[in-house]
Amino acid sequence: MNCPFCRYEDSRVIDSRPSDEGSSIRRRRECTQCGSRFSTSETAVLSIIKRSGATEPFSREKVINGVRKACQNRPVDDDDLALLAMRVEEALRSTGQAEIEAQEVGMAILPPLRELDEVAYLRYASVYRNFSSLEDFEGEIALLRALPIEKTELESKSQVASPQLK
Amino acid sequence: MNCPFCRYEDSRVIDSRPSDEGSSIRRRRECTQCGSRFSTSETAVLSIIKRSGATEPFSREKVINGVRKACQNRPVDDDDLALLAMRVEEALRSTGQAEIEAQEVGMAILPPLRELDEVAYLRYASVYRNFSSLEDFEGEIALLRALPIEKTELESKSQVASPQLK
DNA sequence: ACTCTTACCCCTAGATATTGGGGTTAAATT
DNA sequence: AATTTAACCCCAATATCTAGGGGTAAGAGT
Repeated sequence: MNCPFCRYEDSRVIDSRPSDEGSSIRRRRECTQCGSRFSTSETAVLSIIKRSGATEPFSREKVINGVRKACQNRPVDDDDLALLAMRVEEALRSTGQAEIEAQEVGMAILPPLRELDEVAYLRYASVYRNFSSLEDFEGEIALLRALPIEKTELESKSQVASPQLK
Repeated sequence: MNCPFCRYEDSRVIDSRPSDEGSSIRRRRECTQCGSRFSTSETAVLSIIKRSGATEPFSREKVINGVRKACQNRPVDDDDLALLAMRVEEALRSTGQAEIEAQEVGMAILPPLRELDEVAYLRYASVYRNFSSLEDFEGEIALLRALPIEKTELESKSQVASPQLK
């Protein structure tokens, strides 16, 4: 592992701890050459399987781009989007799957988006779930009214998987 | 390391290779329990925590964009900015922190920017430190006159952390 | 003012990873 | 169509890491 300071190619591990409940390993390393120290994190690769069958690494950027359109003229800034994407990533990782269908990503976006902005949520859901009539909107609105904001689907699974996740 | 499939907490490394020219390590692991395999990647962490709580990887580009505005009409070219961003990254990495507040990035920019161009420095500081009056400028100017250019704060810490840094 | 949490620090023996070699396959590039 | 790249696969020796213990300090939350 390259030293971030002097670029020397060798470093040794000083300390090593599981983190995020074992979903990653955090190491403290020391450069063999210059003696400086730095931290690293080892995490499972998270690949998305597209409908075509092709896989690509999960990208927060792609999540953000997908959601941004639904947020036009809404009080949602880039930080909100970044935070949302982070939550989506956490939810997906917490399923434990190494590879995830693109559709699951769409599903994972819904709960945090609802918390962020219900208007954006409706727009997004209307596209993602193929609303075809006014009634579809009404139905979704009724659902939103009926269910208080709380964990659903993927997110509740993630609660099981990582109870302490806040 | 958790198995992404069955959640079992233990896995062993099957194969391990440096990648990205040594800036990361890719491992192939096998779950001790269910025998499934997955890949992981270990990389040096340098995350920036924004005020919103969102984190994103450190980006030299963002540093450059932030500083470029302050350098309008100043004799500062893209190479200078690239060098500055490199120094900022070094300064931040040399703190040994894995995660750094966005504000710290702003702080880390100040010393090398002063060395580069004091006018740009003043402009940048006036924004970054919220100058609200002419007196604020005068105060800063007085400080600049009083203190010769030399290591301050973060930069001096980095000297301690990585003595051999050339 | 305290508690919780997180990152940092240090130590050691036994368990595990690394890195050299040797390969295959699929996708991207020439 | 040939090449390159990146994952994937296998083996085996010993050098390295891990996980247990024990700490400190800073920051956030109560």
